[in-house]
Amino acid sequence: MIRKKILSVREQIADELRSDIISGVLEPDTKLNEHALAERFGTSRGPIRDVLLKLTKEGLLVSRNNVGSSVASPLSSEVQKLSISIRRKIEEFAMKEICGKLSEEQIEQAGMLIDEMQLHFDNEEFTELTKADMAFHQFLIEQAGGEDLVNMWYPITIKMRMNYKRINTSGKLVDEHRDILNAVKEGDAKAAINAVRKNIK
Amino acid sequence: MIRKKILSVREQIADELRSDIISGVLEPDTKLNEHALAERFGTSRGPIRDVLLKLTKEGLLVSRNNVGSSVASPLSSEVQKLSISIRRKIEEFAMKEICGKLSEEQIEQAGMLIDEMQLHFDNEEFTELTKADMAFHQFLIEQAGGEDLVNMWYPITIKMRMNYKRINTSGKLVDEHRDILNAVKEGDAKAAINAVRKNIK
DNA sequence: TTATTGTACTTTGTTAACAATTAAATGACA
DNA sequence: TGTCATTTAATTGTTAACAAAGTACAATAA
Repeated sequence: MIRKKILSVREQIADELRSDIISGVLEPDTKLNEHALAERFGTSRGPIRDVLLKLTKEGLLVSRNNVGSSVASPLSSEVQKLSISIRRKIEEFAMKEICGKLSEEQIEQAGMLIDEMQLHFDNEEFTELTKADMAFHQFLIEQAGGEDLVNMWYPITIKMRMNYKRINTSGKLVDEHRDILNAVKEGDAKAAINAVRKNIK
Repeated sequence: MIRKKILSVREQIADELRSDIISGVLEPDTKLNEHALAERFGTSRGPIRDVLLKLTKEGLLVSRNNVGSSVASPLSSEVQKLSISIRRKIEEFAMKEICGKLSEEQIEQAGMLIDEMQLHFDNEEFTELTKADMAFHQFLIEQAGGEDLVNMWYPITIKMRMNYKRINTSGKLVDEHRDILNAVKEGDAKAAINAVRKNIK
């Protein structure tokens, strides 16, 4: 049985702010006021501060002591290129680790995440599509290297997303992910690595 | 004029806890009690929670909702190897960026960080030595790619340190860093990359 | 006009009390 | 004795008031 993960209040707030930043609703350099956010989400400032700290560590915000947090700028093209090559390295590593080693249930679960992508793509819900995209990759990475590998992969990947403002909405996107999962299922490491390389750009 | 950076209370607490974890004073799986930490550092639980959240994002702690934070385990040898190769990639990138492009003052500042390493090495203060080592690398990386590159580099590097329990105390260590800085100063990118490769292991 | 100092105001940092959740201890029952 | 339900204690999560720092602006002097 697969059930949706229960999210704490703080995780939900973080999710929503992340989406706002990635989607561009909140532009770079926008100042985030703790009191205003607390009112928006119906909490006190405590949980808000936790979220701001988290997002700062993820590179989505920039914080200065006694001044506050504001939305970070996208990566420079040089650092972006480096990020892509690092993300590829991590995901290729993951492919080598899990190829042919996932249980039926794990394959099925990954498949459902792709179905979710398909749904959001059809409905043109691009913010949700991005989240589902990342959820698929994160799932495989977690199977390969556990929490440590996810911790390494996540901030790099989420920050990269700031540079993709509503591009990458090609119809091939979902298929690319099916290719990855198929290769993993068949245990074809070479094909899996190739599929991942093609997907990450 | 170069002056020591002023640290907020929270940064100082984070520094001390980091050292305890890296040095092994706090062993993996040790549960950290917020109230106890607040008493130890003479603050309330608020700032402590901020620090725990930070260290969790750095991968040094593991947190569970409504349960608390405990010291994380070192990386598996596979993920550790991957981390090394990623760290090299980042630092080699940094060398290409800054080679021959640093001002006299920047070179001098980096040199002072090496002197600090030498001092701590001579006094056999290995925790401080590790901090100075990281400070040197971080300085160069910041010059090369700014805050974004540091954000990418830092959690990977600090987590790797959990696997080096008082090894790497060879006398060559300080010299290796002088080699790096010299190559950067001379603008010899190839030599700089080589020196960095030799140092990161 | 320009720079500087002082003041009012806004925002972040910290604290301590309270609420909610989890882990541990107790006791009933088979 | 061992298991399960219930109660108790300990710990984390949240809140709101207070303290401290920074910002903006106006008054003053050069």
